[in-house]
Amino acid sequence: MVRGPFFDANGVKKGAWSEEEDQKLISFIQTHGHTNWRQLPKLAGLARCGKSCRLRWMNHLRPNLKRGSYTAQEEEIILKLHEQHGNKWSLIAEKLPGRTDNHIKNHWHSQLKRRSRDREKSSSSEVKGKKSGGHNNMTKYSLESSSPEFMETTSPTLAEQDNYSPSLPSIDTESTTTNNSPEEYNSVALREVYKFQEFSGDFWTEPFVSEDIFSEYCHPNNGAAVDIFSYDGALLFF
DNA sequence: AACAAGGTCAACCGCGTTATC
DNA sequence: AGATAACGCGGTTGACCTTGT
Repeated sequence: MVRGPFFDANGVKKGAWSEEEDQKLISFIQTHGHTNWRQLPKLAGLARCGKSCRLRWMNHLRPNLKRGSYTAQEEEIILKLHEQHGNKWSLIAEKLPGRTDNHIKNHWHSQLKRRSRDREKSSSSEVKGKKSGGHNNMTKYSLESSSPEFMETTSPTLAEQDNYSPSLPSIDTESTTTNNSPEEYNSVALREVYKFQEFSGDFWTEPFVSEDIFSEYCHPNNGAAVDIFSYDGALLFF
C-alpha cells in the first residue's frame, strides 16, 4: 500500500511502519506521553523523524480511532461541513470523533467529491430554500428558533453530563442569556449537545437533549433555519 | 487469465502558524 | 522584537487493491 521501508541520506527511516516500531511508539507514549515529538523518536529508540511518529500516532495508533467504512450519517456531515468550510479537514475531523483529518481527506477525494458535484448539479435545478429531506438515513431536523417539535424532556444524568470531552471549552451559562449573536448562540448550543457525545447506542434510545437547550441557545432572531444532525449521540448544528 | 484503469489509503513534503529563546 | 525551532495542516505521492474489458 505504501513504499517499503528505507533510510534517507541522514539515516532516518521512512516508508511503511513495522509492528515492532508501532509497539515501541505506543509503549513510549503510554508511559511518557508526547510532549515533544522532535525528541520522541530518539527517546523511544526509533529511527524515525518526529513528524513521522506524530503522523503514525495520530492517524493509526492512538486509541478510539474508528476503522472501516463511513456511515451515510458521517458522509452527510462531511459533505455539509465541507460545503461550509472547504478543505478544513482538521476542523471537519473535530466533528467526527474517531475519524482523522487524513482519513476524511482521502474519503473526500475518493468518493465524496464526486457526490458533492452531483448534488450541486441537481440542487441547482431544484427550488431553493428547502432545508430538510433527502439526507439518506441521517437523523436530521430543521428548526426555526426554538421549535416546539423538540419536546422530549428526559434529562441526562449527572454522570453523563460529566462525561463529555474535556477538550471542549467550558460553557459560561451566564453569558448565554443575553446579548449573544446568533453565531454565539448556535456555537454554545453545539458545545452543549457535545455533552451527549459519549452515548454509544441509538439516538432514540439515549437520553434526549432537553428542550431547554434549544429554547435557551437557539437565537430568537436567527432568521435562518438551523439544520441539526444527530451523530454518535451528539447533535450537530449547521 | 491477463491487462489496464481507477480507487484506496498510508505516508511524505512543504509551508504557515505558534512557541520559545 | 527578531530569529529559530517545533508543530500541525493540507496537498501530493506511490504502491497495493478492485473492477472492468
